[in-house]
Amino acid sequence: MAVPLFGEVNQLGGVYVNGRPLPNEVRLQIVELAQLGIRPCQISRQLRVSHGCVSKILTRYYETGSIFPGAIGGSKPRVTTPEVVSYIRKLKKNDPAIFAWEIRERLLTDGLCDKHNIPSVSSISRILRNKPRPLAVCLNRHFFYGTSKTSTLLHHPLCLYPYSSDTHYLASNYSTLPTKTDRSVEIVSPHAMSALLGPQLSRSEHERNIISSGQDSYNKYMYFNCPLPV
DNA sequence: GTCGTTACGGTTGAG
DNA sequence: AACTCAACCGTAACG
Repeated sequence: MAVPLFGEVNQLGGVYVNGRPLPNEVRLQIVELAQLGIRPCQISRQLRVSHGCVSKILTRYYETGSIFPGAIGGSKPRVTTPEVVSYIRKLKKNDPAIFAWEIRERLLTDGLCDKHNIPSVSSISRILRNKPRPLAVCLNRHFFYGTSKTSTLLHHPLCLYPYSSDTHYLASNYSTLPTKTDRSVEIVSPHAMSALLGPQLSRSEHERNIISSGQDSYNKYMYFNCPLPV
């Protein structure tokens, strides 16, 4: 079982880090014990996790099917979704003289946005000013550096996330599908992801390509050597 | 004794 | 580059 390298001790003698999610291993244990029919109060005592926390994790699991914590930090979901951004660029390409406020009106009349999610004129201007970013950069690269900045990134076994601009990819030891509520991850369709990454490797192929492994205070990671897609 | 709920002090990260 | 602030965290305590 993963033991945090730092933290405080709760009334039950368990170690926790204030403000940070419990380790994924502990979250998984809570769910597994519950599935064996162990009562939440006993899980709480056995794993030395407060019953409020056990209750919350199990409730979340029953509602969403995920053992993972929610996305911490960041801002509200962007109104400038990839679809909206590409539409803005398309309008500008077709009519280079078009004004940002005209684009804004087109987004409404063409049905891409409504009054609740329409980007501001300044947002549209910024989009037109900025270069298009490669998809990979939108993914949360902080995952690799922080001591515990892991909670906002979810993983799918078939998805390897490009790391910076070098040739390394990473897969975590726990996997789940990214959800629409996970604001730190660009939602990518399987088709788009395979187009981005090229052919997926099998698990054993990945294992042969492990170049290093690491861990922070909670989780273990494995770094894979894969060719970058072009 | 059990467990749902919430105030609290804390961390995080996109904008 | 530093800052903001709304999202989330687990604990402790209440009922």
